[in-house]
Amino acid sequence: MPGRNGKGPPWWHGKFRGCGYRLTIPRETIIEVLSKAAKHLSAEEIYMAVHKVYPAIGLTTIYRTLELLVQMGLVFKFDFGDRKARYELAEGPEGIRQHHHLVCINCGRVIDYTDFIDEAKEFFSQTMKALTKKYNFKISNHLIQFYGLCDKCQK
Amino acid sequence: MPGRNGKGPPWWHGKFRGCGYRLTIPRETIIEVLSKAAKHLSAEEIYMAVHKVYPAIGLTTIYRTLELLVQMGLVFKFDFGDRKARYELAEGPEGIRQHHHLVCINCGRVIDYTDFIDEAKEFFSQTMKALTKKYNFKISNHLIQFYGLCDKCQK
DNA sequence: CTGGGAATGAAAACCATTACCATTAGGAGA
DNA sequence: TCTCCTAATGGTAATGGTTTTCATTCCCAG
Repeated sequence: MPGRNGKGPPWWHGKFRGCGYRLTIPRETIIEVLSKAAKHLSAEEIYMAVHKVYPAIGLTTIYRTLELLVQMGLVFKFDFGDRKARYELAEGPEGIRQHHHLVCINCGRVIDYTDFIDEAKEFFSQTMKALTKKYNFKISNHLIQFYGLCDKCQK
Repeated sequence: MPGRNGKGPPWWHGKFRGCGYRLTIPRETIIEVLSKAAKHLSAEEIYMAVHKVYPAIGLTTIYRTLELLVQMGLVFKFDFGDRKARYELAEGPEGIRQHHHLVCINCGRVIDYTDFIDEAKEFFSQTMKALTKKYNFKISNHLIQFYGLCDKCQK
């Protein structure tokens, strides 16, 4: 399987080609950075990380590429309420990852939460089907966030 | 029951008093506007609506009051990805309303969705309990949004 | 190898939201 | 009812993440 360990073209090349997009160093580097970062990054953070490897990068390109990736469904864009968007790779070669967050309304800390009990998952998917049918709405993605007080902020 | 049909002080007065906040015309008017608007409004829209009734209102006060109301849990703040926040009254005299949205990623249309099948609701609440326990996170609110293509944008 | 259009980057523009600060007014106590 | 203190207000300027503009670069099909 190509792209899993540095041999062969990365797995996303096909997607780019398929959409008629060019493969460029900036784009490759941005995806690289996102795939290495375990968590959601701001545009600024991505810019700085890419800049270390490719100093010629411009912030504009970061935004443009991220928008493109979001459009393609390769990246998820989040808003945690601090006026700057966060980005996170949506999938790896193994497919889409669920992505839910607990956001502390006091300190802004964000806890990633990926496990859902199976029954909940099941009923959730039923709900999505019902919505799709009732509103004739083709769901491609969803967002779940819980707000409250984290461990440290409860006291 | 006071506040349901123009007789007696509105139901939210108690909440304000309890928190030590003053009751002012701007605040009353803003809540009034929110309660009349069936759907989520932007700060600008709220400003214009309030302005019709109370021309002296300033945009600053709109933002400050909305922040206060969100803090108090009376209002929910949403982000649909168009760079401006939307606000929606969280509850009436009858209590908290569930609030979920279907957001069209093409035209930006937002469909309100308030019904959840009971089983899903049940498992969802179980999930919240599990999260609360696992991360010692005191959940006070949650957000669910579905993204996809609406009726008209599928074609 | 080469031409043409996609992609890029620097700088300026955008614009929703916040900060600042002098002025106003709610409402508890007299 | 009247007063005073302080919370609340509103106009204006500032903020800062994101987008636009435009001249330049460079990917890649032919």
